[in-house]
Amino acid sequence: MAARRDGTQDKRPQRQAAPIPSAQEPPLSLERIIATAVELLDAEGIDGLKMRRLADRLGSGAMSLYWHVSNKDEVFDLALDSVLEYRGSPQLSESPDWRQAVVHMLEDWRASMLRHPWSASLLPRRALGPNILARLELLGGILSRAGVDEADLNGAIWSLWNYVMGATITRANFDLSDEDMLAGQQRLAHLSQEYPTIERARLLLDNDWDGVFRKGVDFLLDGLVPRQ
Amino acid sequence: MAARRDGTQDKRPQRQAAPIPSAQEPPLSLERIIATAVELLDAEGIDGLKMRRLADRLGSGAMSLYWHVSNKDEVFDLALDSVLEYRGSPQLSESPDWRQAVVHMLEDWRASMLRHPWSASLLPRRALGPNILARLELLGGILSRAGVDEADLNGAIWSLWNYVMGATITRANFDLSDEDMLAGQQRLAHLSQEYPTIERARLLLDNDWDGVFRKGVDFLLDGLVPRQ
DNA sequence: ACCTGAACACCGTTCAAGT
DNA sequence: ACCTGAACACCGTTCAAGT
Repeated sequence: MAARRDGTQDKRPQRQAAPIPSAQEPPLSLERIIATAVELLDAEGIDGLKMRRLADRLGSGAMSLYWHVSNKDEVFDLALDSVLEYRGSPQLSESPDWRQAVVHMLEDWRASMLRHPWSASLLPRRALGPNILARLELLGGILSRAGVDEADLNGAIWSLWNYVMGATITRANFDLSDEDMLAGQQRLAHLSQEYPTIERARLLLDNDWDGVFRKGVDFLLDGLVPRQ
Repeated sequence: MAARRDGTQDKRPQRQAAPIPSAQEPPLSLERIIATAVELLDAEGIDGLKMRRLADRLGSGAMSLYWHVSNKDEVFDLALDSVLEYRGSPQLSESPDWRQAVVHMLEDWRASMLRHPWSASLLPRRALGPNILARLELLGGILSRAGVDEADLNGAIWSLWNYVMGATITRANFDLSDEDMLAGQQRLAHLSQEYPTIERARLLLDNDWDGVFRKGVDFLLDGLVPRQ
């Protein structure tokens, strides 16, 4: 069973010195810390975020961070929420085409997480921040106006959440390790008498991720709010 | 934004000595190592698995593990796959009621992961082991016999995968931190003018996880294999 | 108010040795 | 073939101190 890099893109021992030795660094601030944390996470993955490394990028001492932030978990929480903001036009969200409004928000949500692949795996294990709560609120409002009963609203929201999260977490992780998928498929080929169906379908290789995502959302919406 | 225990149940500095000072330990073996790793993961969560701690439980020196296993990632891979075995009756899988067969496998899969809450978060980021591949093979076979086109088979499998994984990862993590959910809901209550819909629906508190899971699977299956 | 270096209590893993 | 302790190169974070 091949080890897999879980989210860490492997730049090897790329130990960089002070990032911009030229200009004077602006003073530390929560905003700079979070923005730089997102950059670092994008570049090095979830295991690449180290307090010392983050401080390096900011041109400060490692311990300076702890004045602005109480611990590393808080850096994660803030970086995560910062990436989940939704700038959707209110017109769209209130348009009579509720289905389009839902799909737009969900696809944007997924796209935001795929731009920052560490975020998807993180989201389910952290407390829900304001930006993701705003998305759920928006979703609840649209579904409610679309006719979903009060009693079914939680279930509807969570169904869609489940699908979005599963699709995005999977996609984000497979994405980072094509060579692993290839290895997996080759291992499968060796064992094609054991796994004939998925080997034939090349399950681990051929996949229209975007299309599958969209179809699944449609199926769920069909079930949650039957078309008349 | 409250920090959350991401999978680590907090037994504080509970530094235990040799586990059973009485009897002689059986010799180290890969099976014992994996079984004990699963126990440790169940008890302490994903961050609780330390090579030294695992060796403690096994009554061996920390470095002895490295003769049986090449590194910690391999322990994760093996523990993960060991938990995903499916013992489903072949009669069921080949029964004409394909829908029941699918639902049974998926519910069993989810239940297995919920019995070991660390496993769900781990599965999408590791290479796929033989037991999970066997489940996907079974799923592919059933759907194929149920009439799903060859061209749609990958999409069907991944849709269901997405839903199962999203539902289980979410459930497993929320499960571990009821107090966080309560805190979240109370924070929501404070901001109920900002999130009126989900606050009213008590999104973070009232939820029939099992029912939502089952309904979502049904909706997806309805879409993937329309009932005639 | 904001930043810092030294130090502590951990980790995973290498290595050179033991039996 | 199997196991071990010492040691290395890291981590997050505490603390006592600087400006």
